[in-house]
Amino acid sequence: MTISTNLKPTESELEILQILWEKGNCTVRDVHEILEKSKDSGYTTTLKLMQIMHEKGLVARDTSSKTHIYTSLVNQQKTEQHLVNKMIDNVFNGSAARLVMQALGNHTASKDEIDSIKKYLDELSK
Amino acid sequence: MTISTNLKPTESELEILQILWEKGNCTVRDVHEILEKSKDSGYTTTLKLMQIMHEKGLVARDTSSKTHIYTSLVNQQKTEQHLVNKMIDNVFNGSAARLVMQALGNHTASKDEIDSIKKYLDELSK
DNA sequence: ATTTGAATACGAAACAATTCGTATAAGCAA
DNA sequence: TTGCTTATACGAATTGTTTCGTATTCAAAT
Repeated sequence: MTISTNLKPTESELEILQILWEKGNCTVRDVHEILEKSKDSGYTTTLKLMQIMHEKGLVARDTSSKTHIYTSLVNQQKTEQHLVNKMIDNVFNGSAARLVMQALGNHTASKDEIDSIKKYLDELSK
Repeated sequence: MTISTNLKPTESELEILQILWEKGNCTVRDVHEILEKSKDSGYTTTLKLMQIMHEKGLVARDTSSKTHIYTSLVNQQKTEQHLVNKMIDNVFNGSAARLVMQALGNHTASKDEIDSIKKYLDELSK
């Protein structure tokens, strides 16, 4: 096992990371119960995924009791940033602005959201 | 072959679509010459990919002469929108605003970019 | 007509991601 | 202790993507 510099989790791995980011410490069953609300794969599938994530160094696990406890080892912020940057490069030819407009154009941000973005932009341009 | 409602092209397919979107009509060689600047796979790989994309209905091709001419069949705007929406849902828990801030936070948009986003937001909030 | 160069077709290997069946171990309750 | 339930381990099947080798076809030049 090598320490992960992997910021490109697979789709399934990302789903699991989301849960770990939100909940903190989880057993495989904890994760699986949330997962199965939105997809229908079996328990051992979730288990296997989390084992692989452990091999890759994406998560830590505490094996001191029979039921293992998993925690994310990768930083949420950094991972998100990496995914966004990749999308800006691959899909929007390097233009963050194009992505932003695309994001706001259809996904109908609320007025509050738009206001908070404006405030954010004012900060940025200082 | 079924008509494509596929808005989730693979990574390689997206690279090719980008080129087709920009250039319009292309031969396999046209596409391959651009691709090989940034990756090193062989000509027949590009050919095969474009053939598969044709089977999937992602591209049209004109086979009336020996050298086939390919064109994108999927809408750039819609594809981008789909990818962005997916990211908003999968990565940012449905918050477009979070994606936007993440996108602007690090990817250092220029002052011009920021201004044009502001203008865009003003339009939106009318 | 023959050769040559550039194109497509096709199958299959290589790789990666996901899924699950089955074996085995651990803890708990009777 | 014996059996039941719930874990993990592990291998392998399945599915999807990318890659390329080789065969074949076509057209233009000789």
